[in-house]
Amino acid sequence: MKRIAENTINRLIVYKKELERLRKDDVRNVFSHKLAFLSGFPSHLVRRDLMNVGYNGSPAHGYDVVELEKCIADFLCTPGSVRVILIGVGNLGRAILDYCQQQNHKISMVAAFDSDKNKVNKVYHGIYTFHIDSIKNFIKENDIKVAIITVPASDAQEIASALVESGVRGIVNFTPARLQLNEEVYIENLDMMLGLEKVVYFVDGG
Amino acid sequence: MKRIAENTINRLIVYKKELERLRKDDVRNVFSHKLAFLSGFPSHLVRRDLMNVGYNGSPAHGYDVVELEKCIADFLCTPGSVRVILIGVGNLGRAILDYCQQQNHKISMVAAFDSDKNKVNKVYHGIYTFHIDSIKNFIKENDIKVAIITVPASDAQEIASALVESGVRGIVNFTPARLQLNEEVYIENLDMMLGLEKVVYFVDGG
DNA sequence: TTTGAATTGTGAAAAAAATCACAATGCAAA
DNA sequence: TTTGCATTGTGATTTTTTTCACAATTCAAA
Ligand SMILES: NC(=O)c1ccc[n+]([C@@H]2O[C@H](COP(=O)([O-])OP(=O)(O)OC[C@H]3O[C@@H](n4cnc5c(N)ncnc54)[C@H](O)[C@@H]3O)[C@@H](O)[C@H]2O)c1
Ligand SMILES: NC(=O)c1ccc[n+]([C@@H]2O[C@H](COP(=O)([O-])OP(=O)(O)OC[C@H]3O[C@@H](n4cnc5c(N)ncnc54)[C@H](O)[C@@H]3O)[C@@H](O)[C@H]2O)c1
Repeated sequence: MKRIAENTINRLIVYKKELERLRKDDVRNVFSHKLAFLSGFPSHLVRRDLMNVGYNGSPAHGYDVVELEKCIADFLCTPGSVRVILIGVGNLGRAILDYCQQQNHKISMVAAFDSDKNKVNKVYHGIYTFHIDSIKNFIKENDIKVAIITVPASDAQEIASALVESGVRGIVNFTPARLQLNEEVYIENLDMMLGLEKVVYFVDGG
Repeated sequence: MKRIAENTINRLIVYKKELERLRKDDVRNVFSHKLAFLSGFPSHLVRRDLMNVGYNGSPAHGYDVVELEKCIADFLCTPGSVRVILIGVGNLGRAILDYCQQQNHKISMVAAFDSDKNKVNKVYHGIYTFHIDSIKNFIKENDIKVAIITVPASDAQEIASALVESGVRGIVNFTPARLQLNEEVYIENLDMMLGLEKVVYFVDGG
């Protein structure tokens, strides 16, 4: 099985989301051009990407929306359900907890953690908040593999190290800190400031 | 002047941030390996990227932290100051306003907009919130080129169209909506769910 | 001064990604 | 049935990006 490029994965996730939307609108079939338009990529790239997931459309009807969505989901290996935790129930953390509740996804938020006694043992947007001291046990007992970090940047490295030590293998890092981890962990840095700087660059020069 | 790849820009922004940190720690010089380690990219890629910005280090002392930071900043064209607005002062919007205040950047948040009368004419994290109806005038009068969208997904397209019509050329879109805009506008989609799905993919299979 | 060690900058090679272009397909309409 | 059309899937090609590898550079120490 050949390695798939990160960009391809990004696009597949977008296709999946667009297919989900089409399905909910009761659209049965979709052509590569349409999917390309919806997701913002060229249509030949859509077709090339779909070669990777091994789904065959028909020249006459294009792709079956339901089948293709399922095929991409299988390929992306989103299994029955993935349990995720969040660390740092501050402004951003609560916004994310809220956002996750709204999506009825295969990815489910199962717990939050904070060091602030005023936040511990409270429920935010349906998610129970535990004290940070219990996180290692929680991760091991519940076999958590993915976590979201929304603590202050100064605490991010310490938290990340503890997560990885306990078995976490993927981190979504919203802080501006660049995490240094020796073990092999997939880190997705979502620092808004970087995105904003990129936009500024492409707007006034690039 | 040759076109620079988006990935190169991403990396340059990270280098710049690491250099800023080094400067604040009074570090004078840095080698490509060190910068590579800090930013998480291979050192030959660091050197290759730096060729693009036209800064020359010395084999003996590596790069001058202050000069290189300045050189990248110039290259990225972050001019005196860029004014940015935010639309949608909800959970996420307020978290971002707070975050922007903490950074003392060349990018400055100058106003927020909302449709909710309870939020209009209030100040959140130092930023005044105007009614959404006044946004077109504001953009034109203040020559705003970049905006951040944190309204509900269902309103995102309408807002985005209005922004672009008024002169905005770059958008950071935090909603799951895929924006369709005919004019040439740079859009940075920061949908957390996509990042999370990517992490899940790379954790349990890729 | 000379040697040695570390690092830069960059041509060249390799690898990866995107694009092109078209045969093959399947359907609708004549 | 046959023709025409729009679309898929994919080899081939082009372009882009990354990696390799090493001459050139600089300095410190002998
Ligand atoms: N990527 C983005 O778009 C974006 C936007 C806003 C903020 N941020 C970043 O996200 C982080 C959080 O921002 P915020 O505005 O929510 O901050 P916040 O101060 O409101 O929240 C931080 C939370 O983390 C908790 N915390 C602190 N130390 C902890 C520890 N060691 N263990 C567990 N919990 C701990 C605090 O009690 C608090 O509840 C910051 O790093 C900020 O820079 C990112
Ligand atoms: N990318 C992420 O990580 C992330 C995280 C959380 C939420 N989100 C998304 O961000 C968006 C906002 O999330 P939230 O939790 O802050 O929601 P929210 O409901 O708390 O806030 C939305 C705000 O937009 C305002 N608004 C609504 N319609 C408007 C209009 N037409 N013009 C101006 N203002 C308007 C509302 O009054 C409210 O203040 C949603 O689309 C959500 O899906 C993204």
